[in-house]
Amino acid sequence: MEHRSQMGGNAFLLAQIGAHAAAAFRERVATLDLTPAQAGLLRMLAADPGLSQQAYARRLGTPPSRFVTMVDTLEERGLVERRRGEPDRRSYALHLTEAGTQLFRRVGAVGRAHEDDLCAALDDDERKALHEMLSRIAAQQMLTPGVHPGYRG
Amino acid sequence: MEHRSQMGGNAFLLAQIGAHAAAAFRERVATLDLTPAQAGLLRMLAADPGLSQQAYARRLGTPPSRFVTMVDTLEERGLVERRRGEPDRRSYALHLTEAGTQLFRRVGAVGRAHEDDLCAALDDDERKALHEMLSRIAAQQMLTPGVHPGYRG
DNA sequence: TATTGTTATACTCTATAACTATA
DNA sequence: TATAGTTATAGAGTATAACAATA
Repeated sequence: MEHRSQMGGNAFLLAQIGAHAAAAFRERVATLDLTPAQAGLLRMLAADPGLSQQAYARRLGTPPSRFVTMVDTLEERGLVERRRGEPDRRSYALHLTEAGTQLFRRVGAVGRAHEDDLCAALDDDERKALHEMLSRIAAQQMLTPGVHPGYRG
Repeated sequence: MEHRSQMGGNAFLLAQIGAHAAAAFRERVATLDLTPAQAGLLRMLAADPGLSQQAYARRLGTPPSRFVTMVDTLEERGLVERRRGEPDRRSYALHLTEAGTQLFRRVGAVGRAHEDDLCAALDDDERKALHEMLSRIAAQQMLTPGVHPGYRG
């Protein structure tokens, strides 16, 4: 009967540190005038461009109505481009503009700094060991790589 | 230049697993008709009873107006009792009732099941190693033990 | 006049559902 | 009639600020 199991268990620490990590990342990308959700969309567009809005919305788990306003904002800022679908003219294919590609590179730099700061208490071997354990937990808990609901806003 | 650093880094995994852990705990305590915030308050009252509402609200980081409605709900359910402050009759001292104490024990059982399920992919030594690393990260990032903003609702 | 607790109001965020245009 | 995208509306959750009682 360990008293600490209530408050200092791994589950609680993971939730606490996870919330902290998400909040810290939010502040960092805010310096680029982006929300975490917008940064995530830029990443998807960089990795897998040209799909329809609904395809991206499904991946992110956001309803279409919300996705539209996200794209609106990024399009107004000249980061994302809507191109009419070729055979099916109801849909739009989304692409990063040159400015969007450049901003995405800066998001990458922000992400690396974030990672490094969060793991400052661990040396290289420990970071690898942590990564291995977290990956196993994520796999066992059936979490999809690349998407987490903390990416909101 | 590791490609994976963007998506599968420790920071991202921690945020993803943390959000998952918080959501899973929310579902579990919902079986006791509690939100995570209410469960956290029961725990505070069990550990440190008799303080004023403002004292607890400050600890939880919630504004007083929100705290009042939380206490209202728990008081209506007979889990928490408000006693007029002794010298200063503006304040109320909060205490768990007998029913509140009993329900809090069930929260503890739920928490242990939650911990065990989340760590199912790790053996005992690994759980200890994980706990040690997470504790060091939390300390280095200056996180207060016992409070995380994911405890909302 | 300051402080504890309370109530009222306004604001943000999100999802549901109605709408339009193409098919 | 069905589907991609859009717009309008309503709901939940939250915080800010006004209020009442006691000090």
